[in-house]
Amino acid sequence: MGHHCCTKQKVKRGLWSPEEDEKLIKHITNHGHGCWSSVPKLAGLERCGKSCRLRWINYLRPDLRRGSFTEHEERTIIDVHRILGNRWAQIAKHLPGRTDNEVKNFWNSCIKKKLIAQGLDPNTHNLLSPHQIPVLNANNSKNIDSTKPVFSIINNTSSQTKDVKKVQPFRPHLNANDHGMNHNLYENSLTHQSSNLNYEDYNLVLKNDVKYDQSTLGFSSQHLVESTKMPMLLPLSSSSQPLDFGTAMQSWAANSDLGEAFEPARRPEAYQEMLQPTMVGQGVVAQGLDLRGGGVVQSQTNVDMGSFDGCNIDLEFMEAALMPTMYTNVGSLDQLAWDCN
DNA sequence: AAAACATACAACCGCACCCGT
DNA sequence: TACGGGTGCGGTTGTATGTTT
Repeated sequence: MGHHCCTKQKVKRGLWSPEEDEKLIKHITNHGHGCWSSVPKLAGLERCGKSCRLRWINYLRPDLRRGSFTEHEERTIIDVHRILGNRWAQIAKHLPGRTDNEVKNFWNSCIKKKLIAQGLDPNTHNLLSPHQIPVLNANNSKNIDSTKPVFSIINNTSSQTKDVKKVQPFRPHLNANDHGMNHNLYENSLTHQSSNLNYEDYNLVLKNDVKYDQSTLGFSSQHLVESTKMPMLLPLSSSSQPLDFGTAMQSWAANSDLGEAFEPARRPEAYQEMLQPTMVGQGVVAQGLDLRGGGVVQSQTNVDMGSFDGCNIDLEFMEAALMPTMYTNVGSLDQLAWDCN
């Protein structure tokens, strides 16, 4: 069955021969493609217009960049995919000379598997839940103590620790000093306070609860605070409505200049201030630096800490939102969002 | 050496959207 | 407004090639 546009004609399918390629190139070079449905006839091809278009766009176009993807391109794909999902055509626009088909194939054949092997859901870029994690090859697990949970939730009231995640550590393939940041690896346990958070709890979450283990190159929330831009660094909001944590995170991720590393060592006072949220009703006022402007935020975005209850806080989202700082090579997500609209 | 299996990628298919009639 | 042609896009399939057994 051919395409509806060419059912009337006898069309050839399957791989293109060099002769067919030559005919198509010659025709388009001399006359342009015009209306694709008329190309086969004019070019002397027994193909449908759709097939000609695809062949030209994906393979014959002179401005195509052939060859394997560079690490830089790979990072760009991951970055943009995180924001856009499977919008291959949009993603390909960020990679000059690459086609949507090429990007899609590369994703499916390579990147997807890498992310899964790293314990990340390739669709959401979040950590996979235990049942989603494939039986990882034994070779890869020798450095990993699978009996040790990577994540746990501490129930404040009972002080019991409930294991909720057991994932392979995420291992970004970047060099440690990419983008001027110290990209260590996720490996260490992240613990997170859950229900009945009060100010102290929240502070504890930020300051003390999560540990960074240099010896194992652990990557913890504390380190995230220091090396990237914690969701505390929210864009200024004119809204008096408290945002739920997820919304706040999204807002933060969409407005942060992710290409710039935060350096607490240079601004210790501001850094301290960043870690001092105050309560407003049920919300916590996010207070700290406006990294885009480089100044201390005077007004704040309310973060509804109620959404921490039952640990509905999306730690996965938080990590996903932070991830661009590891991979990013787009100037900012703002820019990206504009590019894609 | 050959069969089985895995991988990469080219190509196809169906759907949605746009635009002119 | 409805319809049909053209186009673009994302998912899926098919096939060539490489690797393992």
